[in-house]
Amino acid sequence: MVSKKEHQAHSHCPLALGLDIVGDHWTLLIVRDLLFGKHEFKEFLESDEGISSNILSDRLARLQAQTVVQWIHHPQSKKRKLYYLTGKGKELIHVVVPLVRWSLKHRQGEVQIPAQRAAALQQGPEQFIRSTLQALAEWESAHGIDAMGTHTRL
Amino acid sequence: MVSKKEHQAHSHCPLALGLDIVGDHWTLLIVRDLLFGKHEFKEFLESDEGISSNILSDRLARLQAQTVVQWIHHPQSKKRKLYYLTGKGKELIHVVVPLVRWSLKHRQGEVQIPAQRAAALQQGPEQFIRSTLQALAEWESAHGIDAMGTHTRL
DNA sequence: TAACTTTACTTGCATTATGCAAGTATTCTG
DNA sequence: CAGAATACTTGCATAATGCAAGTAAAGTTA
Repeated sequence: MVSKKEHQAHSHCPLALGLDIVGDHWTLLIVRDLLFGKHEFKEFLESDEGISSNILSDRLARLQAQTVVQWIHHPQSKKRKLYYLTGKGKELIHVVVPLVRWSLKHRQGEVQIPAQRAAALQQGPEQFIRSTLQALAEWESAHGIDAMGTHTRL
Repeated sequence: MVSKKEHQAHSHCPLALGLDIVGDHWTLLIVRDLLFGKHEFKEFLESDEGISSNILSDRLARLQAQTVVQWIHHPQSKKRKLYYLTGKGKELIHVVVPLVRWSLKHRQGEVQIPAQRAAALQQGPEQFIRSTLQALAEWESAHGIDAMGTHTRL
């Protein structure tokens, strides 16, 4: 790992404990990619924000250590890995979506979203969450992953 | 300010734009304090996580620049400032609460909450949000602040 | 009213984390 | 078998953070 993050000042506040895991600039962006259909290292690298490979590697390792992310071998390739969110990871959608909505409301001039996702958001947050999780569940069953936690309510 | 944060890779993703504002280790903890009744510099310093004063000062300045936070003079003192959340800031409760709930579910062994807040959470998230915002609205009207945005739905 | 304390900061310096370019070890592809 | 792709790691410069100390204005106490 690139760092130790020694200074976790060990609060028992649930918010602080959550931020220990997702409270940096990159982690939630990786979770976003995983929620919206990306699964490979190179795909995360290609996202607009331009994460560097050492940071990506580090964050994936941390997310695995926290059982937020796991991976399987690519069915067609020994070298490629397919990362995916655990049930715990998928439940972060309930944090991601409100932050997206907050930005849409308060930074609307600067935001751009793929038309398809904008349309899905029109259906309202609950429906958006449902269909996003449904897509993940289908991917999982197509890859032989035991899809526990599809019906996450948090 | 302590830094310039040059490297904001200017994505147009709403999540990334949101994280530009609240995506560091400290900002949401300050927002939490503001949501739950703290208003002064020293009170933020006293929180369990132990933020240092230079970082606190920097984050408060950024939050003001983003119109998430504002302040008034303490009615009994010329030197003291009372910080408070704008409507935009208060709406971050819809991000904070889900992350709190996520931690309560997934890091339950490590979490401790003041009994009063745990009880309030028992009422369900919507009611918890309502009563938290209600308390802020009362503080605001007690301090002559025009309480726009009490009924935030995001 | 002089001395002490409080508040909201700033400054300086050591330590950590990040960004970037390059390198590496497998694995696949033509 | 030569070259490209994938998932990393390494090294080094730069930026952010932690910590201790300092400061200026205001308030409090003797």
